[in-house]
Amino acid sequence: MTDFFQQVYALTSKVPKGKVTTYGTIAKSISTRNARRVGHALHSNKNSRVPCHRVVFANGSLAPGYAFGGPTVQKKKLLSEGVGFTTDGKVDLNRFFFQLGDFKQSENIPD
DNA sequence: TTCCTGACTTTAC
DNA sequence: AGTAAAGCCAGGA
Repeated sequence: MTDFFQQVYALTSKVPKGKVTTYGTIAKSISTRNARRVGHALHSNKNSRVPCHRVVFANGSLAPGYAFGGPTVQKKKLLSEGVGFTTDGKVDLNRFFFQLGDFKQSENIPD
């Protein structure tokens, strides 16, 4: 397991309830530009600990190959956490996008 | 070790 | 605005 993976898991785990982040954002916060690696990391981790359902595409849509039952389940989980969706079936990043700079205050879990 | 595919993003038409 | 193609880098076979 690479340190890169650990970082991805760490950041993903720090996303507060009711918020989501994107692959690209996580990728950029680490020493890489490749968002795909982030996706691979989460996919490899799917059977374990990280709330991967809080990680979405840059356009707000959900992962096409979500391992816990598909995007539908992922969406349901997000809705349960208070994350709103648009009529397009995408996450409303305007209100629920969790920025990297917010990770430092994630311990307070806003809202 | 090499080749192929992929939970992505961005630019171009 | 919507669709298509290219680029990146690693993991799995």
